[in-house]
Amino acid sequence: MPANPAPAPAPRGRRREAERNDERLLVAAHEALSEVGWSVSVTEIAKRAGIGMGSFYRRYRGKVPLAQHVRVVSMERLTEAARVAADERDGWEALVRFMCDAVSAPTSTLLPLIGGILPGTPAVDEASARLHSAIDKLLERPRSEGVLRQDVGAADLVLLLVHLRTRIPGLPERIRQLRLRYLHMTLEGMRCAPSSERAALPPPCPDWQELHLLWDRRPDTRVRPDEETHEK
Amino acid sequence: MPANPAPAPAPRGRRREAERNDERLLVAAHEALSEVGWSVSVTEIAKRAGIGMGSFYRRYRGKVPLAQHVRVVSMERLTEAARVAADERDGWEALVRFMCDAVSAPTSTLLPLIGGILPGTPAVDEASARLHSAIDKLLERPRSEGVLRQDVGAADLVLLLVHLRTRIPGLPERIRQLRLRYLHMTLEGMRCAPSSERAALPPPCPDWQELHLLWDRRPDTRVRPDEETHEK
Amino acid sequence: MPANPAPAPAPRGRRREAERNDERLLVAAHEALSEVGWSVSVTEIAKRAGIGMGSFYRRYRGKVPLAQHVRVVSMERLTEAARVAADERDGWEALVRFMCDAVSAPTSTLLPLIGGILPGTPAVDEASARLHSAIDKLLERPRSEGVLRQDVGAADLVLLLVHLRTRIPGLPERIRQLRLRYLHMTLEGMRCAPSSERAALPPPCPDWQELHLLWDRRPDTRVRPDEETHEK
Amino acid sequence: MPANPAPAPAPRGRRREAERNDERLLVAAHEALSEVGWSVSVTEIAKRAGIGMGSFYRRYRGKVPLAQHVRVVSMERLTEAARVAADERDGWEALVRFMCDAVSAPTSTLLPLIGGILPGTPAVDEASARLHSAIDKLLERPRSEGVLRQDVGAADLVLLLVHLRTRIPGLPERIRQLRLRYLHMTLEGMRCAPSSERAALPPPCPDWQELHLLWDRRPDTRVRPDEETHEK
DNA sequence: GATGAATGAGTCTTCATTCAT
DNA sequence: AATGAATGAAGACTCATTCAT
Repeated sequence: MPANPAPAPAPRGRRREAERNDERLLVAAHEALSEVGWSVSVTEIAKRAGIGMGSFYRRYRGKVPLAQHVRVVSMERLTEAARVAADERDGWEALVRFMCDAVSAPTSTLLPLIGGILPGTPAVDEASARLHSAIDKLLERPRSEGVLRQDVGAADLVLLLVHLRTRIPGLPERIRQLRLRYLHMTLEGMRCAPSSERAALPPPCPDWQELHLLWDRRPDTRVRPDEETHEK
Repeated sequence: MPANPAPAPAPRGRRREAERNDERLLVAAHEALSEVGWSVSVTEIAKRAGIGMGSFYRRYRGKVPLAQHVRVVSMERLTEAARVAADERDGWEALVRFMCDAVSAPTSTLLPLIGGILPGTPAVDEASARLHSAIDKLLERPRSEGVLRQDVGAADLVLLLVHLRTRIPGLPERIRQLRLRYLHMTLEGMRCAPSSERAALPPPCPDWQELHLLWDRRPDTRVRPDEETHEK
Repeated sequence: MPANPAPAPAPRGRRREAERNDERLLVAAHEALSEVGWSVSVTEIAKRAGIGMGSFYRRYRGKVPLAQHVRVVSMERLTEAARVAADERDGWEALVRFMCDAVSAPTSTLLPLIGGILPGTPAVDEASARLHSAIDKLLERPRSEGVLRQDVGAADLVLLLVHLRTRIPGLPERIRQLRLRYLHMTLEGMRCAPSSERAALPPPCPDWQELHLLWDRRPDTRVRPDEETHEK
Repeated sequence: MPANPAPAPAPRGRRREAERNDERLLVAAHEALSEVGWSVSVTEIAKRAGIGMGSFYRRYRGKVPLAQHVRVVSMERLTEAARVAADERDGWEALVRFMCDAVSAPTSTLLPLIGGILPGTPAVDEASARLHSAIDKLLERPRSEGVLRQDVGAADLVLLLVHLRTRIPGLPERIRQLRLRYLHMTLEGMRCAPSSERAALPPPCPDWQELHLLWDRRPDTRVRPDEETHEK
């Protein structure tokens, strides 16, 4: 196997169109789910993506698999954001930057709105694990530097994002502003103020496993008991 | 027969049953909307309340009017909670107690999930105004005592509640715990730490009017604005 | 059993109220069915009669039996009208008077709108037979006098009434006028005119605009004109 | 390849099926509304057309828009009939032929049954205007020839049709006969008869028994086979 | 005997999914 | 591989009928 050919030889024609459709579909789904919520119709998503219904069902087995995929991609983008933020000089600054990115970025949502509707899948679990370790790593520095409360964990950050990304109607820009406002308010509460004593936070910090228990649909909660909910 | 008869002679039979149903329906609707979201079916709500579809439609003209009523009642309960909390000795304690109540009480939700779906109504506006002034009054003491950041307003508290009451699946008790956890975290961020300096919060504090713009459906946002009975 | 008491000793109290309700219910049903058609709700009829649902179902087994009764009563009133009209001096005048009465009277409808919905019953058959013979008798004189076409029968008159009483929306008075107009037009066609003079048609000819007023639902006539999403 | 391809290349497959469905749906709706009245369920109409519920709602936004379309098409067919009839040699014959066509044709109904239920629409207004002028033109000749009463207008003809097309249950052929019978009767009344001879009325006079066959619902037609339909 | 709340089957409408071209 | 028409199960809502007081 001497010389490998150009790794991805710039796909042409049909292939190229297909890839473009993939991306457009993903973006459209993300937007639609974020704006409207789980109740957006598949038709609406397909229309936003500019493709026909048939093409949609060629790529995804249905609405649920699509949303699962969106969820995975969102987590991956968030993971990437955490890694990028880790390059900041200051440990606290890295944390702040990550959270600001996560709260502002239009395409890096956790789609908490869907929480409880979708069951967990292997792909979600893997993406989740990667996100977990990325955030954990992000927390190490500020924690060891003593600027972050010891009882704040990685799952706290995720849950916080879930709360902050609650769908609220309004102009996108204004909503972004408000999210940043409350993010900073909460970050203040997470910080170890050097001089002032802090009351202990009520219950134990959730761990990663519990997050899954919280936002994956439990088997007995299923809407349609025999519904197939696989990937793609 | 000297005294007057009991003014409201404790209704009996059907009448009594009707009243009980009223309450059960309200509670059921609140729960169902909180847990499942706007997409709960009316059938589901009626089932939870233990009444038939017809009885539901005897009391409310539809799903929307029901949700409006739930919204109003929720606000009124919240208003009442604010008044009760105001009796606390300490200003800060009063604020904390109110927020804890609001976040924990099973029946005092703002139902932010419905935000943007329902249009405003006179009754909502009035309940909203009452809630506003009750919270405003609650903020006076801690603000003048200097334990509350000056740039925190009444609308901030409401939006915070909206965020904290984001629908999250899980055991009710555990969810309550987590909400309290993040509530305290944020309250820490709202407090004026006497010694340490605070970074300014990003954007201006939202005022009450803006809240309505955020969570009432605007007329032009209607799904099908001018639907009439035209051709085809 | 020596002397029988006054045959109908002017019923009192409950009994009297019941009779009054009977009449009110009959009138209300007649009106409602005439105005709205078969689709009027039983609730609406009961409301117009000012009685509760229970009282309605005490008297009639349901909507269908009620309509049957209304139908029978209508036929009886029509039969009576035919007998009264027979007293006219002129045979042709008697016929005309009967038809005018039948077309105008608010309570003597054949309720053709219900035609085809209700099955026959013995009571209907009997009332029908009586009406038949009354009309037959009414036709004898003009027929023998040679002013009525020989090939016109009693059933023709009834079918004509059915056609003329087609439910048409509009002001009651205007509708009455139009019915008389077409009645006279048709009577002309039924007459054996030895000479050719013609009586003028009663009301002015409707113009095209009026047709729309008649059969288009006017915006302000909407069943629920301003239905919006209010409280309860 | 000199010539241009077939402008409308006779659509194939799904496209073709869709067109066929359009026509079938229109016919089915017409029939169902004529026979049953406004209360026919959409399900029934779809079933008659041999299509699913969804396909129905793909084409029309609901029952009302469908009926509006049917109404417009009916008027257009009627207009066309008036234009065709105008080619008759004799002015009176043209009028008679038009009315006979209008009363007999299975697809050219004014659907008076729907009158008052549907609001006007631009399309209805336009179709209406065209029908108006077509009938007006049809009346010119007989009126100027002095064989038509001067006080008969175009709207009279339409209202007459409305009356004559009153829904009456029975065998289609028999109903057609009866309609023609009363049409001719009325036409006699519309004619200026200088001499007094009269044409014989077409079909034999219906007898009393037949009336019942016409307007009583037949047992096998019952909506709910076991429905009790007794007196009181 | 009167009342009106409760019931649930039926109607209109939507939307996720399939399938023939 | 793309398209969009067809499908039918499910949801919101109505109304004839029953029943407990």
